[in-house]
Amino acid sequence: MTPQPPPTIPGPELAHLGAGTKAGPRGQQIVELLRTAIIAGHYEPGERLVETVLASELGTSRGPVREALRQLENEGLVVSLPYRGAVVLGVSDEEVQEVLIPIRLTVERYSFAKALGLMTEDDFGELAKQVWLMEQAAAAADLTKSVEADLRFHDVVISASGQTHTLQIWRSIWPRIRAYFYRYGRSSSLQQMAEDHRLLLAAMQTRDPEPVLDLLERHIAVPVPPPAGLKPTRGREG
Amino acid sequence: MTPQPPPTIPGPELAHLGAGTKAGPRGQQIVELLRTAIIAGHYEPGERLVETVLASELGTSRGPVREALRQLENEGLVVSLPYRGAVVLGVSDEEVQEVLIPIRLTVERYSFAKALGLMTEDDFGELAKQVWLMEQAAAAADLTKSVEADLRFHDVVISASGQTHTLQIWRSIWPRIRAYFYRYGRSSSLQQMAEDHRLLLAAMQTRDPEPVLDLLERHIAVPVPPPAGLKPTRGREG
DNA sequence: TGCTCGCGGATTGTCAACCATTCTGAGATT
DNA sequence: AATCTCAGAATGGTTGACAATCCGCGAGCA
Repeated sequence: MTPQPPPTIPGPELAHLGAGTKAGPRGQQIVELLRTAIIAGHYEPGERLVETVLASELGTSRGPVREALRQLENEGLVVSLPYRGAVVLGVSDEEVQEVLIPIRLTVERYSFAKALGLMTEDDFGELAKQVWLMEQAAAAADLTKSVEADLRFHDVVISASGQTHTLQIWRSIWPRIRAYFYRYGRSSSLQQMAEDHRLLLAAMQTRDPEPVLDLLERHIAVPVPPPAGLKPTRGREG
Repeated sequence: MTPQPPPTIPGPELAHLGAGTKAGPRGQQIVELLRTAIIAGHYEPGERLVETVLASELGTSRGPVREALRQLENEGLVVSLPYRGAVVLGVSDEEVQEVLIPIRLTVERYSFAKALGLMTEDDFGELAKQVWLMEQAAAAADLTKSVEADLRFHDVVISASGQTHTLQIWRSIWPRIRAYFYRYGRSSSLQQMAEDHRLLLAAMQTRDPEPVLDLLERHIAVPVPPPAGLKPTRGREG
């Protein structure tokens, strides 16, 4: 009842992240905020996320926070145990290589093949835009923007394929892969990554499946064996 | 404030389903209830699920219903559009064959291989129990119980593998596959299915990967091409 | 007739305060 | 030393209200 000032999103700890978010329901903004924070490593695996704390930090009520945590759980960034709350999750190198990447391959192979016959000039335009952004980001050595454009590129194609479940699965898979690569070294150079996508786009415009799938496969598969010295944390999973 | 009678779960329409559920938080019970209802075809693809309606039908508040709908969304049984609510989703035959089953194969191959070295005698006991239940159910031609035991069997193994993400992904995948097979004919006979698992269990007890993965692959892969006449609904997806 | 505009109803999203349920850990007891 | 008990902390659930958004429908206009 007290005339409250319009609760702005960012709180003490997370203020520096809440910049580009302003679209859609609160809960969704919180998801993006926390997802970014987790992927960027602001939270360590094993760290607890307490609803009431987050709620007050973010200036919202517990409702949206709960929703956000549920979604993060589906993205595998967090696990929540009944009556015990949410804990940040790690990804093992093995699971990424043996499960997540193969799944990504299955999903993207299917989507790209399917999308080839469906994409409009507009879609290609959007892809070109993302490639351009990627090149800009690469030139500026801006990792975050590179990854952002990369994400959008694939999201456009998979969306265009019009396969509901495939899209849903992809969206639940990629955050873990991102988190993994953020934590344990990068794959190839940003320049290489932009180049990959430029070639991919060019191939797609011919609408010929074979070269597209070929490029795709090489783009995704085992971006690089994990840095030999750095053993990803195992056992912090549960 | 008014001394309310303990709100029992089932409402008018769904009363006949709320039998075996009594464990855990309300929201979880609702998930199981709705999941069963959707898989069993009590809701048609395209049908809307309205929070307030469900809440009053189930004798709870909107909170748990929202949570349940979120989880069903992660299981791909429902899609929810902002400010528009949740609608029941269908699965296309193609997506099952080209995406969901390959993913299931990836997940289970990895899990079974991993679990072989980790399973205790107790775990094997649990598997044997499920096989037994499956045989009983097959003899009684009880589809529901067969599927239930099948599910548990795989869940035990994948849980035993101790791979968090793999388990999470599996749990988000199987409901769609189940829904698909419930809607468009069954694969093989219940007897065959029980037999498959008996052989699988026997092979696992030797702890030799090769025959296990071999059996597994044949058990999962393309349980049967979809019944020729019945074309699964496409386009009711979004 | 065909179009746009805007309104109202329906439904989700959020808030707030409260109680219930459950887990955990620290002492106290045996 | 092992077990029991209890208080604190956190999540799960409830209620009632309000805000934000989408949709369809009808009025007004060309």
